[in-house]
Amino acid sequence: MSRSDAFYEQVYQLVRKIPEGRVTTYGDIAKALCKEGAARQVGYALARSSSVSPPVPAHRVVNRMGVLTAKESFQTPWLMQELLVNEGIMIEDERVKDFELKRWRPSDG
DNA sequence: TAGTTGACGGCCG
DNA sequence: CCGGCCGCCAACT
Repeated sequence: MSRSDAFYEQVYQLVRKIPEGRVTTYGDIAKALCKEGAARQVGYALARSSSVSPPVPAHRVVNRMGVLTAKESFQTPWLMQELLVNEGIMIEDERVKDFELKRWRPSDG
Protein backbone atom coordinates (compact mmCIF):
# COMPACT_ATOMS: atom_id res chain seq x y z
CA MET A 1 0.00 0.00 0.00
CA SER A 2 1.73 3.10 -1.22
CA ARG A 3 1.20 6.52 0.25
CA SER A 4 -0.78 7.57 -2.82
CA ASP A 5 -3.07 4.55 -2.58
CA ALA A 6 -3.93 5.58 0.97
CA PHE A 7 -4.61 9.11 -0.21
CA TYR A 8 -6.90 7.87 -2.97
CA GLU A 9 -8.83 5.72 -0.49
CA GLN A 10 -9.25 8.67 1.85
CA VAL A 11 -10.60 10.71 -1.04
CA TYR A 12 -13.15 8.00 -1.88
CA GLN A 13 -14.30 7.62 1.71
CA LEU A 14 -14.76 11.34 2.08
CA VAL A 15 -16.67 11.68 -1.18
CA ARG A 16 -19.01 8.87 -0.11
CA LYS A 17 -19.96 11.04 2.89
CA ILE A 18 -21.35 13.81 0.69
CA PRO A 19 -25.13 13.88 1.28
CA GLU A 20 -27.55 13.58 -1.63
CA GLY A 21 -28.41 16.92 -3.12
CA ARG A 22 -25.15 18.49 -1.97
CA VAL A 23 -21.79 19.08 -3.68
CA THR A 24 -18.22 19.84 -2.67
CA THR A 25 -15.00 20.92 -4.32
CA TYR A 26 -11.63 19.35 -5.10
CA GLY A 27 -9.88 21.94 -2.98
CA ASP A 28 -12.05 21.28 0.06
CA ILE A 29 -11.36 17.55 -0.16
CA ALA A 30 -7.62 18.09 -0.49
CA LYS A 31 -7.61 20.45 2.47
CA ALA A 32 -9.68 18.06 4.59
CA LEU A 33 -7.04 15.41 3.99
CA CYS A 34 -4.23 17.78 4.97
CA LYS A 35 -3.08 17.99 1.36
CA GLU A 36 -4.05 21.56 0.60
CA GLY A 37 -2.66 22.45 -2.80
CA ALA A 38 -3.09 18.91 -4.10
CA ALA A 39 -6.55 19.49 -5.56
CA ARG A 40 -5.24 18.14 -8.82
CA GLN A 41 -4.46 14.79 -7.22
CA VAL A 42 -8.01 14.67 -5.89
CA GLY A 43 -9.27 15.09 -9.44
CA TYR A 44 -6.96 12.35 -10.62
CA ALA A 45 -8.15 10.03 -7.86
CA LEU A 46 -11.76 10.67 -8.83
CA ALA A 47 -10.99 10.12 -12.51
CA ARG A 48 -10.09 6.55 -11.56
CA SER A 49 -13.00 6.14 -9.14
CA SER A 50 -15.35 4.43 -11.59
CA SER A 51 -13.54 1.13 -11.02
CA VAL A 52 -13.55 1.15 -7.22
CA SER A 53 -15.92 -0.51 -4.81
CA PRO A 54 -18.12 0.48 -3.15
CA PRO A 55 -19.12 3.12 -5.70
CA VAL A 56 -18.06 6.74 -5.28
CA PRO A 57 -20.60 9.52 -6.01
CA ALA A 58 -17.97 11.45 -7.97
CA HIS A 59 -20.61 13.57 -9.68
CA ARG A 60 -21.02 15.49 -6.41
CA VAL A 61 -17.54 16.96 -6.78
CA VAL A 62 -17.13 20.13 -8.84
CA ASN A 63 -14.44 22.77 -9.10
CA ARG A 64 -14.31 25.84 -6.88
CA MET A 65 -16.63 27.79 -9.20
CA GLY A 66 -19.28 25.09 -9.10
CA VAL A 67 -18.58 24.14 -12.73
CA LEU A 68 -19.04 20.54 -13.87
CA THR A 69 -15.53 20.19 -15.28
CA ALA A 70 -15.67 16.42 -14.77
CA LYS A 71 -18.58 15.71 -17.07
CA GLU A 72 -16.45 14.79 -20.07
CA SER A 73 -14.93 12.00 -18.01
CA PHE A 74 -18.21 10.19 -17.28
CA GLN A 75 -19.70 7.47 -19.44
CA THR A 76 -21.60 10.16 -21.29
CA PRO A 77 -21.15 13.95 -21.02
CA TRP A 78 -24.74 14.42 -19.88
CA LEU A 79 -24.69 11.75 -17.16
CA MET A 80 -23.10 13.92 -14.49
CA GLN A 81 -25.64 16.69 -14.89
CA GLU A 82 -28.45 14.14 -15.02
CA LEU A 83 -27.40 12.56 -11.73
CA LEU A 84 -27.20 15.93 -10.03
CA VAL A 85 -30.58 17.04 -11.34
CA ASN A 86 -32.06 13.77 -10.07
CA GLU A 87 -30.83 14.76 -6.61
CA GLY A 88 -32.51 18.14 -6.81
CA ILE A 89 -29.50 20.21 -7.86
CA MET A 90 -30.20 22.69 -10.63
CA ILE A 91 -27.59 23.16 -13.34
CA GLU A 92 -27.30 26.35 -15.33
CA ASP A 93 -24.76 26.63 -18.13
CA GLU A 94 -22.68 23.68 -16.84
CA ARG A 95 -22.64 25.24 -13.39
CA VAL A 96 -24.38 24.43 -10.09
CA LYS A 97 -27.10 26.99 -9.40
CA ASP A 98 -27.00 28.39 -5.86
CA PHE A 99 -23.62 26.73 -5.48
CA GLU A 100 -22.83 28.29 -2.13
CA LEU A 101 -26.09 26.96 -0.71
CA LYS A 102 -25.61 23.43 -2.05
CA ARG A 103 -21.98 23.33 -1.04
CA TRP A 104 -21.07 20.75 1.59
CA ARG A 105 -17.96 20.73 3.76
CA PRO A 106 -16.37 17.70 5.44
CA SER A 107 -16.77 19.45 8.79
CA ASP A 108 -20.56 19.34 8.30
CA GLY A 109 -20.54 15.56 8.34
C1' DT B 1 14.09 6.54 -19.08
C1' DA B 2 12.34 11.07 -19.97
C1' DG B 3 8.62 14.06 -21.19
C1' DT B 4 3.64 15.21 -21.14
C1' DT B 5 -0.83 15.44 -19.22
C1' DG B 6 -4.49 16.29 -16.33
C1' DA B 7 -12.06 15.92 -13.13
C1' DC B 8 -7.45 22.10 -9.54
C1' DG B 9 -6.44 26.33 -7.42
C1' DG B 10 -3.56 30.00 -5.37
C1' DC B 11 -0.49 33.69 -6.63
C1' DC B 12 1.77 37.17 -9.41
C1' DG B 13 2.64 40.95 -12.84
C1' DC C 1 -9.42 42.61 -14.74
C1' DC C 2 -6.85 38.75 -16.69
C1' DG C 3 -3.56 35.82 -18.66
C1' DG C 4 0.16 33.08 -17.16
C1' DC C 5 2.96 30.46 -13.87
C1' DC C 6 3.70 27.05 -10.51
C1' DG C 7 2.90 23.35 -6.98
C1' DC C 8 0.82 18.86 -6.73
C1' DC C 9 2.41 13.82 -8.48
C1' DA C 10 0.38 9.38 -10.62
C1' DA C 11 -0.52 7.62 -15.10
C1' DC C 12 0.44 7.43 -19.72
C1' DT C 13 3.25 7.75 -24.16
